[in-house]
Amino acid sequence: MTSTKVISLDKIQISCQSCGLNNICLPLGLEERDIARLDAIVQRNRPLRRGNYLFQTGDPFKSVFVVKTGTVKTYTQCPDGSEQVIGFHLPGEVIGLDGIELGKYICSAKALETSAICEVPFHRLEELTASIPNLQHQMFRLLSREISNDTSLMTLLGKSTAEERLAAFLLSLSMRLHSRGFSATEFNLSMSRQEIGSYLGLALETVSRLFTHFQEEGILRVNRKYVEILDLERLYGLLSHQTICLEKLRAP
Amino acid sequence: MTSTKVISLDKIQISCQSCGLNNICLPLGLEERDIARLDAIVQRNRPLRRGNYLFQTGDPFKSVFVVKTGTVKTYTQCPDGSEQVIGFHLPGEVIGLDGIELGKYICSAKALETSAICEVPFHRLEELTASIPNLQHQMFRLLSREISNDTSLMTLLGKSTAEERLAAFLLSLSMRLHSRGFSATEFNLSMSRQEIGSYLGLALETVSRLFTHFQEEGILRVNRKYVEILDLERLYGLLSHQTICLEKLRAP
DNA sequence: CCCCAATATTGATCCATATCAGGATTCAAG
DNA sequence: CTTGAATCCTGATATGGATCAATATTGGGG
Repeated sequence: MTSTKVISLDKIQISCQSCGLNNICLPLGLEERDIARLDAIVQRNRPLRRGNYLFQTGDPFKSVFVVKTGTVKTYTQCPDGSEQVIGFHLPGEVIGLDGIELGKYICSAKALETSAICEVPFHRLEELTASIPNLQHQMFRLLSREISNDTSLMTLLGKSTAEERLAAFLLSLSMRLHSRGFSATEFNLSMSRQEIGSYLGLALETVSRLFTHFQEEGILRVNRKYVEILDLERLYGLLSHQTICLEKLRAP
Repeated sequence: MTSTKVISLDKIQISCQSCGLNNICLPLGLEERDIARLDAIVQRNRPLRRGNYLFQTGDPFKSVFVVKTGTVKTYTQCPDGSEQVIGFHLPGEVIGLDGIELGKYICSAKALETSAICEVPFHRLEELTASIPNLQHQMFRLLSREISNDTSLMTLLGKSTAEERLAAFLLSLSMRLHSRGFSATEFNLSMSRQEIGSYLGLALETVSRLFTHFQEEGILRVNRKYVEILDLERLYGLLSHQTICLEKLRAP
């Protein structure tokens, strides 16, 4: 019997220094030396499978999480059983920041597909931010971006038609995917029509009809989860007066 | 001619140490010594009059602002001239945090009535937060609360009926006023029906009708800007399944 | 390979709220 | 006090999207 070296797949981990996301994630703007200090507090647990939770509403707030690969949705559950989707989170995006205030998470986070996650214990992060000005600034920027994004979405939900909402959603996805090295015009949705509808304040039937409609118009080609944007310009055109929204949609 | 000492009203200023808001504002959780350091960087300019701007969309981000007295609305302007109200801000609430990310304000802020404002230059605030852990934590908490609040509003805009929205709005106002020492059941609205509608994603006519309706139901007594809540319980009851919303509404 | 549950599509109907319109009230300026 | 401009209220009508309902498609598990 030969001695074979076994390496668990779970253990193959990428440090912050060599992570492709380090120019949109927490380390943005840090010097090599400081990235190493951040890297030292990051916990890289085994990947989540579709349906696994990162945390649930009410859990004590201990860490913020960064999506490394995959997609995560955050949502709240209404007593009547229905859920309200708060956001869909792509690689490099930070989750759980809304738990800081009350010391417990105010939403649940669940993987929509197999996802690798970096966990950053918050009290240790706070120690670091106090001694690394650039990291503190980056944290403020991330929190601020979160607020700006929410503002955009509120505007969308407050004023826009169903058509505008779905167009904005698709463009936001397109841009975020593109800035992460994926195609801007061709991707698979990891969420259901139901979830898109909940996020956009629409019934799932409306979402489905709009996909059909956009396809008839020649703006999209859609097959279930698969979406190809044929006419980005026209999709933009549907946003009309969404100033903020557009501005924010372009953000990384 | 006697030598009379003239004191400009503008100059009568309250330090953070003696400000009644220091237990909900930035100084929350700080030691006396650190409050003094914070106080030293706060600029107290002359009060704003109704209609005056704190800042406008696109202005370079230099400071965050805290309402000391009065009410401020934040909003974005759509190219078609209409505006989308983002929020109404009461004493102790911090404004401008959404400007950190891009280095410019992404909304405009305008006084709805005569308002005293504390201005806190952000780069100096960042210096302080780096050396005062409690202040850093309070900043994180404030930013986090902002996110939570936006989340609640998104849920409200995404799922709720007009009735629920107005009820939630009134209860939020009621609680925030109460935690600032004002009556929870009797107050003057400093914003128009139009502005309430914009904030809640409703037409101003709908808002007006709902006020009438709530009055007919015996829940409110309304006279223009003046509102008296006669039946807080029933108003709560209208919120049905707004879990988050309720939770957040109770926050200071 | 087949079956079942989940998901998506499509059609028909209904309703909450927007929109349009007219009049009433308030308030500030002269 | 008068006047005009905001602001607000109320009614009538229209409509976008929700809801209800039926069918189609998919994919995973046995």
